Amino acid sequence: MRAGIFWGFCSKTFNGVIVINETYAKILEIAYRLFAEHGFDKTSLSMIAKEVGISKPAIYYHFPSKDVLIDVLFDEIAKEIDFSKSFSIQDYTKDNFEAKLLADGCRMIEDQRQDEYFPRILNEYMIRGSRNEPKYEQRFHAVTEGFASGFEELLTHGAKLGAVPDERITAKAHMLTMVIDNIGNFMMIGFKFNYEDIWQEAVKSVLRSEG
Amino acid sequence: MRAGIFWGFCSKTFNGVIVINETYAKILEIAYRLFAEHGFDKTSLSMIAKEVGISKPAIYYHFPSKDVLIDVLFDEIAKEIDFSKSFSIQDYTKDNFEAKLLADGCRMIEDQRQDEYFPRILNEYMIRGSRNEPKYEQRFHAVTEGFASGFEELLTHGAKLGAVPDERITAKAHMLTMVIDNIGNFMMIGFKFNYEDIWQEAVKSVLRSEG
DNA sequence: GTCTATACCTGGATAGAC
DNA sequence: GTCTATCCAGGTATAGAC
Repeated sequence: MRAGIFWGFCSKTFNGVIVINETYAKILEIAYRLFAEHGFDKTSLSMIAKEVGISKPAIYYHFPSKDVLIDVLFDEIAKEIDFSKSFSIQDYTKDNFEAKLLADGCRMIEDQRQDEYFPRILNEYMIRGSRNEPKYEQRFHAVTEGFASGFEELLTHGAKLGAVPDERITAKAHMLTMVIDNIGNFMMIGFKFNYEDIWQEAVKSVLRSEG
Repeated sequence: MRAGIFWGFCSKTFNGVIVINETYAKILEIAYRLFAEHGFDKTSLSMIAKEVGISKPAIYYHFPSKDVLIDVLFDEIAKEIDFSKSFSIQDYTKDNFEAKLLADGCRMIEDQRQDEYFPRILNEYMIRGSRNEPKYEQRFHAVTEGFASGFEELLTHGAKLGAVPDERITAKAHMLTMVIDNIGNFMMIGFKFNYEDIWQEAVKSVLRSEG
């Protein structure tokens, strides 16, 4: 569960005492869920205020505008997505490579199953980014690029170990990126595919040598 | 270009003469572009009316509501997406299997490159479908399911021909579906990947046998 | 920090003339 | 078939009291 991811951000230290701004965090928390459920446009500040248990104008004390709220939320979310959190390259050896790549992917799939809001809100930001809002486009690029280059690094590492055939590493890395990324989307729209099987297929395919 | 895809729908025959309802078609045409560019919510009927060159209430003569307009548009678009239009199974032989699968996918990628609006608006409908609007969810499922089962049929056919190893056909078909589907998304957000290479990698991987 | 009240705008949709 | 005029709901955001 990602239920408490916003608490860290809003804590500050006064005279050595950690003070947590509860309302600020709660707004982000509720907004996260409502934005994911209904989208940015169809989620009004009234809805957020209502669920937080405050009045609409009270939100404006914490955030100067709805756009800024959306913006701050993205910064928090983007921190959560990191290739190295799911795949730690240094733990991969020649012997465990296939099994570990499979297991790490499956764990990521399971994480996505646990939090249905995550791919939804990510998609909202993706759309925003793609509609000439360079601010989000850039950051979104960075996130996905992190996975693409992460897989490339991992496969290069695997090639050095002799666990991965040293051919077309970039294309293979990008294929893995597209598969793991789309699993979230397909879950979102409710497809009951066997995602672990699909991931296994993808993993095997990059480890098989040209035939 | 898909510039004329709405003309067929709105033509009717009177006394043997084909009459085309120009405004009706023009509204769909403009709406298609604006919805893709700005999303359903941020595209108002005023914007559409302005670009069509009529007043806002005039739209209501042709469509009872904005929702119905969105609805009708989907019916038109859904007709365009069909696995068999991109991959015609009967033309696949043992000898041409790999080359043809590669070529058909590349043609589809090229089509997507030509019409940037298509993946955008498709994404809009996907979101709609995933937000408890069972109407769209069902139809969207049908579209994607068509590709999944299409690839499965194609690979089964390939296995009979001896061009594809007869293992894990379903997982392989689903992997191809997810790769080809996500290429549109990645193009949408502006990634300059070498999609033909990625597709080639996916194709090769399903044709390689275990080991 | 949070409230009530309110300003201001823009959305979808309708009435009725032409 | 298309218009002008209008309605009303709901949005973001602000003023000012507490």
